[in-house]
Amino acid sequence: MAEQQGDAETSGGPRRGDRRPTMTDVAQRAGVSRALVSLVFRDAPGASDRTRERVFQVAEEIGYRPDSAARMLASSRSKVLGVLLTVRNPFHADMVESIYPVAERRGYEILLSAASPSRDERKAVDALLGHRCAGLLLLGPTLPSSYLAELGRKLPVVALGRRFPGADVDSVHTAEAKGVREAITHLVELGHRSIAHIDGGRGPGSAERRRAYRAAMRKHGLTEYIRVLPGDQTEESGSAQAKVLLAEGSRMPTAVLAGNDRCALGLLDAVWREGLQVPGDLSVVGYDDSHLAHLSHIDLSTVRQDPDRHAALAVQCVVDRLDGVRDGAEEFVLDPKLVTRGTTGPPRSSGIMSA
Amino acid sequence: MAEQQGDAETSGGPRRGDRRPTMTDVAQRAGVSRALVSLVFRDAPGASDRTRERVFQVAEEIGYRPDSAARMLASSRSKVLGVLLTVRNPFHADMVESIYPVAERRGYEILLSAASPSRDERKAVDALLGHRCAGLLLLGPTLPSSYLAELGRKLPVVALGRRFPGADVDSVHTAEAKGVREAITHLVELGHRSIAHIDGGRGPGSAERRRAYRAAMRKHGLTEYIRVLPGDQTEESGSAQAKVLLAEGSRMPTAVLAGNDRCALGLLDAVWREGLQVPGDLSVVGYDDSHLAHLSHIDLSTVRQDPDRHAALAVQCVVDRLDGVRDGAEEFVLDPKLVTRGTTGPPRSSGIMSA
DNA sequence: CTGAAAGCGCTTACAG
DNA sequence: CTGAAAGCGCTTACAG
Repeated sequence: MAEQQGDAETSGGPRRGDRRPTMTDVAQRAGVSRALVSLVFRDAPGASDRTRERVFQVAEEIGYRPDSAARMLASSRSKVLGVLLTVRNPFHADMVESIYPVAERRGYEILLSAASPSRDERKAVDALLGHRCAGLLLLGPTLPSSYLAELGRKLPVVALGRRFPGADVDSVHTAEAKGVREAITHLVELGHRSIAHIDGGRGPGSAERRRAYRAAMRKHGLTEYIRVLPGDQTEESGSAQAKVLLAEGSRMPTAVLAGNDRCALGLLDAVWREGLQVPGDLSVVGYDDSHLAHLSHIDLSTVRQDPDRHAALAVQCVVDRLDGVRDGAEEFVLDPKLVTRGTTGPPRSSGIMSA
Repeated sequence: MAEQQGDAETSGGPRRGDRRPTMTDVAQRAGVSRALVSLVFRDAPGASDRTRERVFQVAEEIGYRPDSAARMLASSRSKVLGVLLTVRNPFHADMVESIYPVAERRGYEILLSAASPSRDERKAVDALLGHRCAGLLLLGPTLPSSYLAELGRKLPVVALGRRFPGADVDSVHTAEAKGVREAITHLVELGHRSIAHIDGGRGPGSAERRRAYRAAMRKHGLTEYIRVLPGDQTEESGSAQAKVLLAEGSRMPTAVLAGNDRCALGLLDAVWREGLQVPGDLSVVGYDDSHLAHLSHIDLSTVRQDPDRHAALAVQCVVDRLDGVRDGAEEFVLDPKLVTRGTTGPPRSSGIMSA
């Protein structure tokens, strides 16, 4: 994966301003046929190791790089996977980082298309389709499932972080209920009883987390403490709810399960800023374990959704579909894992003392 | 920009599983020639408004979308701009959001390629080149300038947020010195004298900001207070330096100019967490004004680099080059703007009282 | 391994 | 506006 980052000097290099070299140039210079060069670059059998090496060497010399456009056009199968992401979502960033190496190992290129407040997901998907993606990885899509179903009929599609029971598309997500259950149990064992949940609204996994929160609270006999605060998986909703909670003084919950890490971060910032101690005055649990949660100064207890495993499964998922290995839609459910860090501890008011 | 997000029902739609419709399909069904369809989709003159409409309508009906690969291959000019970004950088996210609409208005598509710890910038650029991008927008690249120069010889390249004096490529960045000067002046006017700077290391703009910090401090007669702490434009470096500063107790600076917003956020979190008041105990200024700085609970005073203007200039820059309007490399310097929010105020120890 | 050929879905220029 | 044709840089199958 690591590339030569340092060597500034490039030996000669391609002639300036010229047309970019084609397969024909490589073939001529290497003294082989075009078909052979094609074969070498597709990593297909039929060339000796010596020849293979020479072809690569010549290609390097003249700066040849296969033209994706021509490749796509010529081959019925496009070896390109499209990824839809929300550009501001740190967990999506983690996912993208994980997807690249996996896809490469499977011989696929990745095309990224970002959704944002001013560019909706449909538009982002359209761009991907225009570029002939063979399959689509949708990160936490909020698209209507009828649209997804329609997409799924055109090409292999896998949704990450969200299930689409109706639409016949694959999905990879974690067992939300399990993650939430572990988080609540962890807090209860620390001595918390008043545990609130900031809801993720229409965000991926939110409905499941909300349900699981209620169920877990009931299971622990804490029905009377059930409290779901509105939110939407953004920092803003975390800080907004912090204001609500802070205004309650001593009646404030002693712990909060946030809808995701972003929400937890907003909550933490607002709470820290008011001079409260975490976890002394308030314990906070996130969801995702995005790279921000690891940061030493955040040190967020959270439910880990492993991006590497998500990526590996999702890529395999669409590749298998493309290879015709599998047919019906499948749901891959990954085990989440509670990661306890510095934002959870016994409540100050409890009999349990921290070590 | 806003699309139909709600309407789930799609009227009939393309036949399931079939090959995707081509220009020929549209031409047949609309009863016109292929050439005419091509012309309509390229928005070229030569078709009546009525025909234009019918073509679009038929295209919509059968779900036709021009094939980018074929388009690129056929036309010498590929209407695609490649964007290199670092996927974890929130300011890059802002930039990407701004780039999409501008590019679209100019008739260009955007291809995103992400660099990350495990995928270096060269690799990300290579992917872009393989997809035949007509021009490249590099967000805060840390590539060696010799490599950039080489790239610049192959296609129009513009670097955002960083100058490359040696390499003959365009750049768009802010007048770092001016931004830093304004920030320091603001702090001095509030009564601060001991103002430290957390350096951005090799990051874009860092060298300029460091120099400007030193100059501004000298200008205000605060030479003895000059203090540059090592860093690298990440949250981690902000929180790491917070630890260093917090250990100094009363000898701690009263204000810090962070290398960028991410660094400022790390610093803020660490400082809040220790129960210190911002700005009472410490004033903090960031750099970038990324979307995170706006968040109500962060409310960071920072030097704004307008992403919309960066995007507009950068896109125009490469488009002009592609159109042959301009030739030599140019440097576009934007005016930064200090945005004072809640993280700056008079130091507690000063005679000046806050209102 | 070579060599010749067809084709992917467009753009482009041209005669009508 | 139409219609026929060449070409973009590859892949793919085939005879040798």
